[in-house]
Amino acid sequence: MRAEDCIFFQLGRANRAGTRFLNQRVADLGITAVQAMALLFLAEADDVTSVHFGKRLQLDSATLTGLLDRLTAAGFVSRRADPADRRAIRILLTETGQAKAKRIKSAIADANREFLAALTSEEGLILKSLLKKIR
Amino acid sequence: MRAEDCIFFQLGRANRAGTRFLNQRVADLGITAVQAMALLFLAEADDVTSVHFGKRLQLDSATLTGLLDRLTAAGFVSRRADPADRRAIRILLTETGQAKAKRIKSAIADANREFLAALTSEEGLILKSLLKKIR
DNA sequence: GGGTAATTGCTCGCATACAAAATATTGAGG
DNA sequence: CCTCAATATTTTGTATGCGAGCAATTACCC
Repeated sequence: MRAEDCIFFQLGRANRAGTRFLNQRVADLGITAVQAMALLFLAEADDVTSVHFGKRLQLDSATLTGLLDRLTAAGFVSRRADPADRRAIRILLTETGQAKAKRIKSAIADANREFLAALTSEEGLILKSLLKKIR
Repeated sequence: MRAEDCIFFQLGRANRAGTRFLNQRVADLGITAVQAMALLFLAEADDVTSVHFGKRLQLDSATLTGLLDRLTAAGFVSRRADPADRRAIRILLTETGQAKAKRIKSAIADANREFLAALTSEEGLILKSLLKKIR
């Protein structure tokens, strides 16, 4: 089997290309691609537990700690104690974060369109459904 | 646009799932998923310049330095001076690396098959061709 | 030939990403 | 009430991944 035909290599290469692309598009907003995705999630579902957040983003809890640290330091997010479970934290967008999320939303929508410009809209849907199957 | 429908998120999630899967499969060989891919490449095309290697793997030169450091320290790879260009280095598999590459080859082939088990073989080909289009 | 631009590989700094261990808290069973 | 396994988060250590900047070398142009 040739390395170029390996699904792991192809996924990695496509993901790096996508991350580079999105990073450029949100750089002027002062955030990274991963941070943009995280804020997009929070714009949809605010005040979630860290566990829920991690499951949705499919990120390790250790990775999440660092990500939340950076988003908190930037003033976009705040950690709040969960009144029902003192082990847990709840994650909220600050006002700054909410304003930023709006601009991120349109930036991501634009980036999506342009990144998939090489595909027909039908191919784009097929790609997304296949990616969903193997996650 | 919902975050789950964002191509960047889907690529990242699928890539993380693939990396986790392959990491588990090659852990008993004492290497990581990325290192396995790198050795698979070298098993096909040995004695290449660092630039050529990086272009094939689609990796930054800074990333490559660290990767080669670890593979060299593990005894799988050696750096050699290029006689024609004193700026360049050539990368070679050691004997240990060649033996390891054989076992990696079959491990990766197995992992490929199993990771794509949720798809039909036709769907697998479609996925690979679409991923190639957007890289 | 000489000067300048481009290339190569490196280091540094930062941001993911995860395994394993540490810490704190919860909840179920005795 | 007490114990203990399970859960939630953080810490620690290692491995990618890239941008920026560097020194050495090479290529190119006049």
